Amino acid sequence: MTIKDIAKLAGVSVSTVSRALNGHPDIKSETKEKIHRIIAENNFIPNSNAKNLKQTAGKSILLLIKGNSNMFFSVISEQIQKRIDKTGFAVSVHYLDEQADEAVAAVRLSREQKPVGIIFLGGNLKNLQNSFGEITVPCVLSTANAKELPFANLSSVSINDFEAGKKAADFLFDMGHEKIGIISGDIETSNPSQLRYAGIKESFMRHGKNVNEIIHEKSSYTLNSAYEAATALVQRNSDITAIFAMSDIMAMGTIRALTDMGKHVPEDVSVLGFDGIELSDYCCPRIATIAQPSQQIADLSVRLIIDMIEHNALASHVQLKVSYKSGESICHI
Amino acid sequence: MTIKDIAKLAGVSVSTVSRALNGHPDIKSETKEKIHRIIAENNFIPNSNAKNLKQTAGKSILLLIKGNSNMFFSVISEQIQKRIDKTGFAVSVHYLDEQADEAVAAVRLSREQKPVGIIFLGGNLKNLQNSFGEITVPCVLSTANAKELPFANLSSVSINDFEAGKKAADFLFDMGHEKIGIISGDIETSNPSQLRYAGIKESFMRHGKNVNEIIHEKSSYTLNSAYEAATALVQRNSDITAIFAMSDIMAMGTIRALTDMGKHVPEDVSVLGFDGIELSDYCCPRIATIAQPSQQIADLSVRLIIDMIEHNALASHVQLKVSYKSGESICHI
DNA sequence: CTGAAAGCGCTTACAG
DNA sequence: CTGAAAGCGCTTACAG
Repeated sequence: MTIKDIAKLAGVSVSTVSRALNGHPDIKSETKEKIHRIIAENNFIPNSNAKNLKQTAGKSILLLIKGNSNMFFSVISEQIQKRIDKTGFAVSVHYLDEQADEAVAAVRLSREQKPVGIIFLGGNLKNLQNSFGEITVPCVLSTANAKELPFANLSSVSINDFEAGKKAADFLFDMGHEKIGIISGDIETSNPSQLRYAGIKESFMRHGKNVNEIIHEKSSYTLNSAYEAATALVQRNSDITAIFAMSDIMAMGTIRALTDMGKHVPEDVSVLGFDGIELSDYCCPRIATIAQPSQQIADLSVRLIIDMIEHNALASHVQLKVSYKSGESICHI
Repeated sequence: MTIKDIAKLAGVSVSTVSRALNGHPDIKSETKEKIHRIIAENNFIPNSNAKNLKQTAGKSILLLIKGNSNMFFSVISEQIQKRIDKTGFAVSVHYLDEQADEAVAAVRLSREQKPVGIIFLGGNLKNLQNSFGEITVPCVLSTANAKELPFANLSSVSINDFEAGKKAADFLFDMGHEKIGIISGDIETSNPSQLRYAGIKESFMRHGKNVNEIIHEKSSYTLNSAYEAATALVQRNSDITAIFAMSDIMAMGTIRALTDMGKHVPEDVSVLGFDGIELSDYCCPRIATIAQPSQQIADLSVRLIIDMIEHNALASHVQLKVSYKSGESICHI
């Protein structure tokens, strides 16, 4: 069943069916209703390949999400979709692998779907650097800062990862901890991890510590990787009294590792997480964490892209503040 | 940049470029290499709208995943993709909302992408009942039993939810518990929840209990809904000694609720989960659970669909057994 | 092994 | 307000 069949059934031309389908203004409401009735009766769904192939400009905003099991992204993505819905634009959501090149994917989808804008939820600055150039529609990078990238159509919304890392370490020092361990992401490849680590260093320096002696273990952003990293870290440094993990998931793995080593959290070792996902509130103990303002990130991402699409607003780069969210995994020393 | 530009650059016709692109056999390897070189040099990516529109049959298997924050599905989906990769077919993954109609989505995608087969990860029998008829390629429903559905091209792989529910309750009775509470999914709308609950009833009957008095609270498959359900359940039945939650996520919410009410798990109340997701192993206490054989589900789903695609195998309906996975959230009374 | 031509199912000026 | 015709970027018989 194609638009042609519908046209025949309705006794009109395909052009008219197309008009009805796309809410074109100049069509008699009578005709329009009849066509819609026939479409409904036949459960007709237009072929989006043909539509996209021909259409010079679509009406939807692309949402590219990197990593489909990232709980922090799920929350933001949901919020972004709700907010876009309210603007009247359609949303087209695509999940990419953690390792995928989001810029290459964006170029392809851009040509195929002709979106009016793209929001990247998560993204690697290097990938964008390499391939973003071909994209001409307004875009927003959520969760990383694109200020240094030379693209006039790319805004960004992110937290200040340097300040956030510094805040985390400062907080643990303020609680009286001196022997602090860090479970970090891969500092070589992950931009936020790198910045947070730099912030941690800054805090250590200001507290009179030797930066080269920071107790630190690298981990991927998963439960079992963090579990192993924490185990190794504590085995080598049994006098540690606090650990900062760069995500709540890592913090959860860390707490389980500590528990398995006979250490009580927080009495023996305090644990501080990062992100502020819902899950951290259901752990035992509840995880104290540096919370990202996910609502604000979603809100601003949508606002920026709409401003660019509708009012030709210039690209801008917003950095948001994190906040400390208390929990049961931390105590004074 | 289109196939036409590539043709011009290579000094051949578009037909020849298309042949190179699709690994067609009758093309001089020299020509083929030249075309591929030019494609690579120009970062050319063919437009899949045009490809899908024209192509009479694609080469990929569609994987439709219902619910994008379902941790149990993530694991299976990953496995399915790996296994399909090995067969040489391509995979096209699509995430659907929990509330979306997967059958309608499948009909649309079927027409647009012309897949050789479809795997449904999660799905509602009613939706399939209503709209699956239009689909003609081999399909597998993973995670629910399609035996009663009248479709010759639809296989299914699922656990025996009735037996699983019975096993869960039996297990708690065997541990000496008499006052057992149930945190269930919505029995009206969720097929597995309904079957598991029927199994629980069977177990209660066999243990001489009055089935109408089963202590039972409905919940959605989320942390906070389970938290509330467990709180209500315990408030009304403070003498309860064990709770069976129909998912590990629900079990986690339940444990947190119990803890907040001053009950120790498992000393005061034992908690049994369901699914066997990785997360349950990182909770404190580790959650004892009825584990679904996710590897087997993935394995069989792919094997069944390949058999149907390549050897015209008839549809079959496999039911797998669950297994008990021990944890720290359960003890004898 | 290669090319010219038709056509997939839509949208979009253009004409009326 | 409506229709006829061109064309989006590919694939696929058909012919050579």
